Amino acid sequence: MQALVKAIEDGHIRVGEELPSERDLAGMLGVGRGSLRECLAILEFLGAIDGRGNRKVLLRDADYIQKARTWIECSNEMGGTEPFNEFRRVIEVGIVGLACERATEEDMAALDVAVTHLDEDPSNYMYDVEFHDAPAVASHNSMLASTIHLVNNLIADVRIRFWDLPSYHEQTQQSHHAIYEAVKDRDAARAQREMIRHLNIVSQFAQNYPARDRGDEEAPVPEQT
Amino acid sequence: MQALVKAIEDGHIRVGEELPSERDLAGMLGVGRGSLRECLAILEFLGAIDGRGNRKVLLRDADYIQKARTWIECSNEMGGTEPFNEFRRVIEVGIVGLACERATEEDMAALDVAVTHLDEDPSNYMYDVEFHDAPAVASHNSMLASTIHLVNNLIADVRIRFWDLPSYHEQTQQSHHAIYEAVKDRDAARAQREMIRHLNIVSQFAQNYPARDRGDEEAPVPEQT
DNA sequence: CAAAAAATTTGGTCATACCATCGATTTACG
DNA sequence: CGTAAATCGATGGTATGACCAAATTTTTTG
Repeated sequence: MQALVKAIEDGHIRVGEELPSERDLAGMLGVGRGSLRECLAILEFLGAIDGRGNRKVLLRDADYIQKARTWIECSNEMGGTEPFNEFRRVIEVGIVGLACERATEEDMAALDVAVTHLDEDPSNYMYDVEFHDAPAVASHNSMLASTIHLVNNLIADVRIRFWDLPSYHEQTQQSHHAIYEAVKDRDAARAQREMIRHLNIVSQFAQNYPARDRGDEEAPVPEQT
Repeated sequence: MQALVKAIEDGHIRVGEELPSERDLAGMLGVGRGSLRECLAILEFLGAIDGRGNRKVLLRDADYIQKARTWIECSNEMGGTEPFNEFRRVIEVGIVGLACERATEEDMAALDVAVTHLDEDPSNYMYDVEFHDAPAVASHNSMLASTIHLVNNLIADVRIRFWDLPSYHEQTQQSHHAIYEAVKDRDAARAQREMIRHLNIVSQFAQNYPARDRGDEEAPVPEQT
């Protein structure tokens, strides 16, 4: 990985050009073909190279690849969780705005179900994911929807830290309802206000319950059903 | 890839559990270890499995992986470019808002440089990327910054279609300046308004100059599984 | 000169081998 | 008997070679 990205950085391979054959490239980089293919698989998944056809073509520069990496890693590392929450705020405010305009009856029903689930079983944070997914689907924008789903998954580990606190449930559940009502009234401005308020609460908890020392970060899933 | 994701979907491997050894897993799925490792490399890059340690741990479900795939593919396929532009609107509105609050002198200088570049050489669309990257950096949020960089790269292919039109240059350059001025005045509301206006122009052009028939878009393989 | 056929290249996949490391098991010693 | 040390096995990481099918290039041929 390092080697290939460096080769791209160094301009040995330029955007728009065909890549050498795997055998040549592997020899060039001084790695085995298998290792190279692991790397190419990632790059193809990222859309950084064109997989169609025999000759692969480089589509994005090294910076793009680097940015893709940081995006994923932002959740784990980086300066605390605040940038993450901020990102979420931007996305979700946009989402609820669109959801108010475009939500169908089914979308509203899904949101209703999610809120009900949260009321009935606040301990299952999957219902929180469900609640935030619903407006995303209702926005009828696949990029927004997939983004917020990724974010909610990436943030799950963080959220578990304070998910069990009763005070967290109280406050968030209240704003969950407020958001739900606003969307139901198709009042975009209000829904966005409430979403910001909601995510600010989450941010506060995230700051008050900072990340434990990593190292034995495991056991995220309490195996009880 | 198919096989492993399906195994996760089918619950043969559950989130939070350790994966079998590569040799076993490969045997299970009926593929070679090399092919399996290509897939695992992608999943690890996506943060879907924990790479640290000898025993890999599944961290995300099949849905997460699927969403990550669609996110990348949204740019190439999906219903036109409008969802894409809409996504960009949401992100960039958030970005300029934060940029107005947080931009340092260096950030402002970088934005200045980008505008100047665009004035001097409107034909080079890399300067447009530079212009949109500048507020992203000024937002001092790494996730927003990397996201918009990814989006701008992914959208580059689309933008080239109308990049050469003089009318496009006129209109966008005007709003580039408007955005620049607003950020410089740290007037978030105005900057956001102007950003929306700007991106609406882009959307209009994108709709008026829809995707050419992708010349080399021939269906790659008749997909017989 | 053009069409057909053969040879080469290439991606895709798999099998094997080797090494360093980590864990568990066994052994040795206090 | 219990603990520390040595041993052994499993595992991930990497490299190499092989095979096949499809694509590409080269050669042959009508």
